[in-house]
Amino acid sequence: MTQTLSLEPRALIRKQGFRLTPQRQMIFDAVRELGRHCTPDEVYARVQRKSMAVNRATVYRTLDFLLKLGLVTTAHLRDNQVIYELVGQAPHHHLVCQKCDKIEVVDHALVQPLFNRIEREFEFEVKTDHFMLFGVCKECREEDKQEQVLKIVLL
Amino acid sequence: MTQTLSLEPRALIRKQGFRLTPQRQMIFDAVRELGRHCTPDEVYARVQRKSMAVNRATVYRTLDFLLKLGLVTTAHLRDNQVIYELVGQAPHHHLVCQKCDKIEVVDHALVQPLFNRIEREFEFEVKTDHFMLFGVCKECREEDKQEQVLKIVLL
DNA sequence: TTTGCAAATGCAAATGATTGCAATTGGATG
DNA sequence: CATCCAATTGCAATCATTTGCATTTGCAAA
Repeated sequence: MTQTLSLEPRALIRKQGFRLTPQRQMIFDAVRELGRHCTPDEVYARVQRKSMAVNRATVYRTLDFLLKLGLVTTAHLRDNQVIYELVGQAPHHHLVCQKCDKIEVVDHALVQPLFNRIEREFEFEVKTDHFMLFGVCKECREEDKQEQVLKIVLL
Repeated sequence: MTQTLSLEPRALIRKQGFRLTPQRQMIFDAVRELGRHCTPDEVYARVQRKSMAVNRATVYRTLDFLLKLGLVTTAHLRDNQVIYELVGQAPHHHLVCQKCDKIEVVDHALVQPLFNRIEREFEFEVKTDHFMLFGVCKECREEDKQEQVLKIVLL
Protein backbone atom coordinates (compact mmCIF):
# COMPACT_ATOMS: atom_id res chain seq x y z
CA MET A 1 0.00 0.00 0.00
CA THR A 2 1.30 3.40 -0.96
CA GLN A 3 0.14 6.14 1.29
CA THR A 4 2.15 9.20 0.38
CA LEU A 5 0.24 12.46 0.06
CA SER A 6 -0.67 15.14 2.54
CA LEU A 7 1.28 17.46 0.31
CA GLU A 8 -0.94 20.37 -0.50
CA PRO A 9 -2.91 19.04 -3.52
CA ARG A 10 -2.37 22.20 -5.51
CA ALA A 11 1.36 21.86 -5.09
CA LEU A 12 1.21 18.17 -5.92
CA ILE A 13 -0.56 18.88 -9.17
CA ARG A 14 1.98 21.48 -10.19
CA LYS A 15 4.79 19.01 -9.78
CA GLN A 16 6.38 17.22 -12.71
CA GLY A 17 5.09 19.61 -15.34
CA PHE A 18 1.37 19.24 -14.78
CA ARG A 19 -0.70 22.37 -14.87
CA LEU A 20 -3.09 23.79 -12.39
CA THR A 21 -6.03 24.88 -14.50
CA PRO A 22 -9.28 26.40 -13.25
CA GLN A 23 -11.10 23.28 -14.44
CA ARG A 24 -8.89 21.04 -12.33
CA GLN A 25 -9.35 23.25 -9.31
CA MET A 26 -13.11 23.21 -9.68
CA ILE A 27 -13.29 19.48 -10.22
CA PHE A 28 -11.04 18.75 -7.29
CA ASP A 29 -13.07 21.06 -5.09
CA ALA A 30 -16.29 19.45 -6.26
CA VAL A 31 -15.07 16.00 -5.25
CA ARG A 32 -14.04 17.36 -1.87
CA GLU A 33 -17.32 19.14 -1.30
CA LEU A 34 -19.40 16.17 -2.36
CA GLY A 35 -17.74 14.06 0.31
CA ARG A 36 -17.43 10.33 -0.07
CA HIS A 37 -18.43 8.39 -3.13
CA CYS A 38 -19.39 10.51 -6.03
CA THR A 39 -20.00 9.58 -9.62
CA PRO A 40 -18.55 11.46 -12.59
CA ASP A 41 -22.01 12.71 -13.27
CA GLU A 42 -22.43 14.16 -9.80
CA VAL A 43 -19.09 15.87 -10.12
CA TYR A 44 -20.10 17.28 -13.47
CA ALA A 45 -23.38 18.60 -12.07
CA ARG A 46 -21.63 20.19 -9.13
CA VAL A 47 -19.03 21.88 -11.29
CA GLN A 48 -21.73 23.16 -13.61
CA ARG A 49 -23.49 24.83 -10.70
CA LYS A 50 -20.33 26.69 -9.75
CA SER A 51 -20.33 28.81 -12.85
CA MET A 52 -18.48 28.29 -16.03
CA ALA A 53 -19.17 25.42 -18.36
CA VAL A 54 -16.72 22.61 -18.03
CA ASN A 55 -16.83 19.91 -20.64
CA ARG A 56 -17.91 16.43 -19.61
CA ALA A 57 -14.84 14.89 -21.20
CA THR A 58 -12.70 17.12 -19.04
CA VAL A 59 -14.44 15.83 -15.93
CA TYR A 60 -13.71 12.24 -16.91
CA ARG A 61 -10.14 13.06 -17.84
CA THR A 62 -9.50 15.05 -14.71
CA LEU A 63 -10.90 12.39 -12.39
CA ASP A 64 -8.57 9.94 -14.05
CA PHE A 65 -5.74 12.42 -13.66
CA LEU A 66 -6.42 12.86 -9.95
CA LEU A 67 -6.51 9.09 -9.67
CA LYS A 68 -3.06 8.75 -11.22
CA LEU A 69 -1.81 11.45 -8.87
CA GLY A 70 -3.21 9.49 -5.95
CA LEU A 71 -5.51 12.30 -4.83
CA VAL A 72 -8.62 10.21 -5.33
CA THR A 73 -9.40 6.51 -5.40
CA THR A 74 -12.07 4.63 -7.28
CA ALA A 75 -14.16 1.57 -6.85
CA HIS A 76 -16.99 -0.06 -8.71
CA LEU A 77 -20.51 -0.57 -7.52
CA ARG A 78 -22.33 -3.75 -8.44
CA ASP A 79 -24.04 -2.08 -11.36
CA ASN A 80 -20.62 -1.27 -12.83
CA GLN A 81 -20.90 2.36 -11.82
CA VAL A 82 -17.54 3.91 -11.07
CA ILE A 83 -17.32 6.03 -7.98
CA TYR A 84 -14.58 8.35 -6.84
CA GLU A 85 -13.55 9.34 -3.37
CA LEU A 86 -11.03 11.80 -2.06
CA VAL A 87 -8.05 10.12 -0.47
CA GLY A 88 -8.09 11.17 3.15
CA GLN A 89 -5.82 10.57 6.07
CA ALA A 90 -7.24 7.21 7.14
CA PRO A 91 -6.89 4.46 4.55
CA HIS A 92 -9.98 2.33 4.49
CA HIS A 93 -12.21 0.02 2.50
CA HIS A 94 -15.94 -0.49 2.24
CA LEU A 95 -18.62 -3.04 2.93
CA VAL A 96 -21.55 -2.51 0.59
CA CYS A 97 -24.87 -4.08 1.52
CA GLN A 98 -26.52 -5.39 -1.60
CA LYS A 99 -29.95 -5.30 0.03
CA CYS A 100 -30.11 -1.76 1.43
CA ASP A 101 -27.09 -0.17 -0.29
CA LYS A 102 -25.70 0.96 3.02
CA ILE A 103 -21.93 1.41 2.99
CA GLU A 104 -19.77 0.71 6.01
CA VAL A 105 -16.15 1.67 6.46
CA VAL A 106 -13.46 -0.86 7.32
CA ASP A 107 -10.16 0.47 8.50
CA HIS A 108 -7.23 -0.64 6.45
CA ALA A 109 -5.60 -2.16 9.51
CA LEU A 110 -8.02 -5.05 9.21
CA VAL A 111 -6.88 -5.73 5.69
CA GLN A 112 -3.17 -5.22 6.14
CA PRO A 113 -2.51 -8.80 7.33
CA LEU A 114 -3.89 -10.14 4.04
CA PHE A 115 -1.68 -7.78 2.04
CA ASN A 116 1.32 -8.76 4.13
CA ARG A 117 0.69 -12.40 3.48
CA ILE A 118 0.36 -11.80 -0.25
CA GLU A 119 3.57 -9.82 -0.14
CA ARG A 120 5.32 -12.67 1.61
CA GLU A 121 3.94 -15.58 -0.36
CA PHE A 122 3.83 -14.06 -3.83
CA GLU A 123 6.37 -11.27 -3.53
CA PHE A 124 3.59 -9.19 -5.04
CA GLU A 125 3.37 -5.59 -3.89
CA VAL A 126 -0.31 -4.74 -3.52
CA LYS A 127 -1.07 -1.19 -4.60
CA THR A 128 -4.86 -1.35 -4.36
CA ASP A 129 -5.64 1.07 -1.58
CA HIS A 130 -9.40 1.03 -1.61
CA PHE A 131 -11.82 -1.73 -2.44
CA MET A 132 -15.40 -2.76 -1.90
CA LEU A 133 -16.73 -5.99 -0.55
CA PHE A 134 -20.35 -6.77 -1.28
CA GLY A 135 -22.64 -8.71 0.99
CA VAL A 136 -25.44 -8.38 3.52
CA CYS A 137 -25.27 -6.10 6.52
CA LYS A 138 -26.27 -6.92 10.05
CA GLU A 139 -29.68 -5.26 9.87
CA CYS A 140 -30.68 -6.88 6.60
CA ARG A 141 -29.62 -10.27 7.87
CA GLU A 142 -31.90 -9.85 10.83
CA GLU A 143 -34.77 -8.87 8.58
CA ASP A 144 -34.09 -11.92 6.49
CA LYS A 145 -34.24 -14.11 9.55
CA GLN A 146 -37.59 -12.67 10.57
CA GLU A 147 -38.97 -13.28 7.10
CA GLN A 148 -37.81 -16.86 7.36
CA VAL A 149 -39.66 -17.25 10.64
CA LEU A 150 -42.81 -15.74 9.18
CA LYS A 151 -42.69 -18.11 6.24
CA ILE A 152 -42.37 -21.07 8.53
CA VAL A 153 -45.22 -19.89 10.73
CA LEU A 154 -47.48 -19.35 7.72
CA LEU A 155 -46.88 -22.79 6.26
CA MET B 1 -18.93 -16.71 0.81
CA THR B 2 -21.57 -18.62 -1.03
CA GLN B 3 -20.28 -21.55 -2.96
CA THR B 4 -23.28 -23.49 -4.09
CA LEU B 5 -23.25 -24.75 -7.66
CA SER B 6 -21.90 -27.86 -9.28
CA LEU B 7 -25.46 -28.46 -10.31
CA GLU B 8 -25.46 -29.03 -14.00
CA PRO B 9 -25.68 -25.46 -15.36
CA ARG B 10 -28.40 -26.31 -17.81
CA ALA B 11 -30.54 -27.65 -15.01
CA LEU B 12 -29.78 -24.66 -12.85
CA ILE B 13 -30.92 -22.29 -15.55
CA ARG B 14 -34.18 -24.13 -16.01
CA LYS B 15 -35.01 -23.77 -12.35
CA GLN B 16 -37.45 -21.16 -11.10
CA GLY B 17 -39.06 -20.51 -14.42
CA PHE B 18 -36.04 -19.38 -16.39
CA ARG B 19 -35.74 -20.59 -19.91
CA LEU B 20 -32.94 -22.37 -21.63
CA THR B 21 -32.70 -20.60 -24.96
CA PRO B 22 -30.19 -21.33 -27.71
CA GLN B 23 -28.69 -17.89 -27.12
CA ARG B 24 -28.05 -18.65 -23.47
CA GLN B 25 -26.51 -21.98 -24.31
CA MET B 26 -24.18 -20.42 -26.84
CA ILE B 27 -23.17 -17.59 -24.57
CA PHE B 28 -22.53 -19.91 -21.66
CA ASP B 29 -20.50 -22.21 -23.87
CA ALA B 30 -18.55 -19.26 -25.22
CA VAL B 31 -17.56 -18.16 -21.73
CA ARG B 32 -16.50 -21.70 -20.91
CA GLU B 33 -14.51 -22.13 -24.09
CA LEU B 34 -12.80 -18.77 -23.73
CA GLY B 35 -11.45 -19.82 -20.36
CA ARG B 36 -10.66 -17.25 -17.71
CA HIS B 37 -11.33 -13.58 -18.01
CA CYS B 38 -13.29 -12.64 -21.02
CA THR B 39 -14.90 -9.36 -21.93
CA PRO B 40 -18.46 -9.04 -23.22
CA ASP B 41 -16.98 -8.18 -26.57
CA GLU B 42 -14.91 -11.34 -26.73
CA VAL B 43 -17.96 -13.37 -25.83
CA TYR B 44 -19.95 -11.62 -28.53
CA ALA B 45 -17.24 -12.31 -31.11
CA ARG B 46 -17.03 -15.95 -30.13
CA VAL B 47 -20.78 -16.45 -30.30
CA GLN B 48 -20.91 -14.76 -33.68
CA ARG B 49 -18.36 -17.22 -35.02
CA LYS B 50 -20.50 -20.15 -33.95
CA SER B 51 -23.23 -19.39 -36.40
CA MET B 52 -26.42 -17.53 -35.84
CA ALA B 53 -26.54 -13.86 -35.11
CA VAL B 54 -27.02 -13.09 -31.46
CA ASN B 55 -27.71 -9.51 -30.52
CA ARG B 56 -25.13 -7.62 -28.49
CA ALA B 57 -27.74 -6.60 -25.96
CA THR B 58 -28.54 -10.25 -25.41
CA VAL B 59 -24.90 -10.96 -24.65
CA TYR B 60 -24.86 -8.23 -22.02
CA ARG B 61 -28.16 -9.34 -20.54
CA THR B 62 -27.19 -12.97 -20.51
CA LEU B 63 -23.84 -12.38 -18.84
CA ASP B 64 -25.70 -10.46 -16.17
CA PHE B 65 -28.19 -13.29 -15.92
CA LEU B 66 -25.45 -15.87 -15.47
CA LEU B 67 -23.94 -13.62 -12.84
CA LYS B 68 -27.19 -13.51 -10.88
CA LEU B 69 -27.40 -17.28 -11.13
CA GLY B 70 -23.89 -17.56 -9.76
CA LEU B 71 -22.55 -19.34 -12.83
CA VAL B 72 -20.05 -16.59 -13.59
CA THR B 73 -18.33 -13.88 -11.58
CA THR B 74 -17.11 -10.49 -12.63
CA ALA B 75 -14.36 -8.11 -11.78
CA HIS B 76 -13.10 -4.82 -13.11
CA LEU B 77 -9.76 -4.13 -14.66
CA ARG B 78 -8.05 -0.84 -13.96
CA ASP B 79 -9.37 0.69 -17.15
CA ASN B 80 -12.92 0.03 -15.98
CA GLN B 81 -13.30 -2.90 -18.30
CA VAL B 82 -15.59 -5.58 -16.93
CA ILE B 83 -14.42 -9.13 -17.24
CA TYR B 84 -16.35 -12.33 -16.68
CA GLU B 85 -15.11 -15.69 -15.56
CA LEU B 86 -16.80 -19.02 -15.19
CA VAL B 87 -17.22 -20.05 -11.59
CA GLY B 88 -15.18 -23.19 -11.16
CA GLN B 89 -14.61 -25.58 -8.33
CA ALA B 90 -11.81 -23.69 -6.62
CA PRO B 91 -12.82 -20.26 -5.32
CA HIS B 92 -10.01 -17.80 -5.92
CA HIS B 93 -9.04 -14.20 -6.43
CA HIS B 94 -6.50 -12.42 -8.60
CA LEU B 95 -3.37 -10.35 -8.38
CA VAL B 96 -3.09 -8.11 -11.41
CA CYS B 97 0.28 -6.61 -12.21
CA GLN B 98 -0.19 -3.07 -13.40
CA LYS B 99 3.18 -3.08 -15.19
CA CYS B 100 3.00 -6.25 -17.25
CA ASP B 101 -0.72 -7.13 -16.92
CA LYS B 102 0.12 -10.61 -15.72
CA ILE B 103 -2.60 -12.15 -13.57
CA GLU B 104 -1.85 -14.50 -10.71
CA VAL B 105 -4.34 -16.66 -8.85
CA VAL B 106 -4.75 -16.53 -5.09
CA ASP B 107 -6.65 -19.31 -3.45
CA HIS B 108 -9.61 -18.17 -1.44
CA ALA B 109 -8.20 -19.84 1.65
CA LEU B 110 -5.78 -16.95 1.94
CA VAL B 111 -8.63 -14.47 2.02
CA GLN B 112 -11.02 -16.38 4.25
CA PRO B 113 -9.47 -15.11 7.50
CA LEU B 114 -10.23 -11.53 6.46
CA PHE B 115 -13.81 -12.42 5.65
CA ASN B 116 -14.15 -14.24 8.96
CA ARG B 117 -12.92 -11.22 10.81
CA ILE B 118 -15.35 -8.94 8.99
CA GLU B 119 -18.12 -11.40 9.77
CA ARG B 120 -17.20 -11.33 13.44
CA GLU B 121 -16.57 -7.63 13.89
CA PHE B 122 -19.27 -6.20 11.64
CA GLU B 123 -21.74 -9.07 11.49
CA PHE B 124 -21.54 -8.45 7.77
CA GLU B 125 -21.85 -11.47 5.53
CA VAL B 126 -19.42 -11.03 2.66
CA LYS B 127 -20.78 -12.34 -0.62
CA THR B 128 -18.04 -11.10 -2.91
CA ASP B 129 -16.50 -14.31 -4.17
CA HIS B 130 -13.96 -12.98 -6.62
CA PHE B 131 -11.93 -9.82 -6.58
CA MET B 132 -8.81 -8.31 -8.03
CA LEU B 133 -5.92 -6.70 -6.25
CA PHE B 134 -3.68 -4.48 -8.32
CA GLY B 135 -0.01 -4.00 -7.76
CA VAL B 136 3.42 -5.02 -9.00
CA CYS B 137 4.50 -8.61 -9.48
CA LYS B 138 7.77 -10.16 -8.42
CA GLU B 139 9.41 -9.97 -11.85
CA CYS B 140 8.50 -6.33 -12.45
CA ARG B 141 9.76 -5.35 -9.02
CA GLU B 142 13.10 -6.91 -9.83
CA GLU B 143 13.23 -5.05 -13.13
CA ASP B 144 12.45 -1.86 -11.27
CA LYS B 145 15.29 -2.50 -8.88
CA GLN B 146 17.73 -3.02 -11.70
CA GLU B 147 16.64 0.21 -13.34
CA GLN B 148 17.26 1.99 -10.07
CA VAL B 149 20.76 0.58 -9.91
CA LEU B 150 21.41 1.62 -13.49
CA LYS B 151 20.28 5.15 -12.78
CA ILE B 152 22.55 5.42 -9.78
CA VAL B 153 25.51 4.07 -11.74
CA LEU B 154 24.90 6.52 -14.57
CA LEU B 155 24.74 9.55 -12.35
C1' DT C 1 6.69 41.47 -20.03
C1' DT C 2 6.78 38.74 -24.10
C1' DT C 3 7.45 34.39 -26.36
C1' DG C 4 7.34 29.44 -27.19
C1' DC C 5 5.83 25.03 -26.51
C1' DA C 6 3.95 21.13 -24.44
C1' DA C 7 -0.11 20.28 -21.63
C1' DA C 8 -4.91 20.69 -21.29
C1' DT C 9 -9.44 21.72 -23.08
C1' DG C 10 -13.52 21.76 -26.05
C1' DC C 11 -15.86 19.72 -29.51
C1' DA C 12 -17.62 16.12 -32.13
C1' DA C 13 -17.36 11.54 -33.44
C1' DA C 14 -16.72 6.83 -31.95
C1' DT C 15 -17.34 3.28 -28.85
C1' DG C 16 -19.44 0.71 -25.01
C1' DA C 17 -23.37 -0.40 -22.25
C1' DT C 18 -28.30 -0.02 -21.03
C1' DT C 19 -33.26 0.20 -21.73
C1' DG C 20 -38.27 0.37 -23.56
C1' DC C 21 -41.12 -1.92 -26.31
C1' DA C 22 -43.08 -4.90 -29.78
C1' DA C 23 -42.43 -9.49 -31.62
C1' DT C 24 -40.96 -14.12 -30.65
C1' DT C 25 -40.71 -18.43 -28.25
C1' DG C 26 -39.77 -21.98 -24.34
C1' DG C 27 -42.14 -25.01 -21.99
C1' DA C 28 -46.16 -25.91 -18.82
C1' DT C 29 -50.94 -27.24 -19.21
C1' DG C 30 -54.96 -29.33 -21.01
C1' DC D 1 -50.11 -32.14 -30.12
C1' DA D 2 -52.22 -27.47 -29.80
C1' DT D 3 -52.72 -23.49 -26.87
C1' DC D 4 -51.34 -19.90 -23.89
C1' DC D 5 -48.61 -16.79 -21.16
C1' DA D 6 -44.80 -14.91 -19.26
C1' DA D 7 -39.89 -14.92 -20.23
C1' DT D 8 -36.66 -13.66 -23.64
C1' DT D 9 -34.98 -11.53 -27.72
C1' DG D 10 -34.10 -8.10 -31.41
C1' DC D 11 -34.16 -3.62 -32.58
C1' DA D 12 -33.50 1.08 -32.08
C1' DA D 13 -33.08 4.81 -29.15
C1' DT D 14 -30.68 6.44 -25.23
C1' DC D 15 -27.19 7.13 -22.01
C1' DA D 16 -22.27 6.77 -20.43
C1' DT D 17 -17.55 6.93 -21.49
C1' DT D 18 -13.55 7.42 -24.42
C1' DT D 19 -10.79 9.34 -28.10
C1' DG D 20 -8.70 12.22 -32.04
C1' DC D 21 -7.72 16.52 -33.29
C1' DA D 22 -7.63 21.54 -33.66
C1' DT D 23 -7.42 25.30 -30.49
C1' DT D 24 -6.31 27.37 -26.24
C1' DT D 25 -3.48 28.27 -22.30
C1' DG D 26 -0.33 27.54 -18.11
C1' DC D 27 3.99 28.61 -17.05
C1' DA D 28 9.07 28.52 -17.74
C1' DA D 29 12.62 30.90 -19.85
C1' DA D 30 14.34 34.81 -22.33
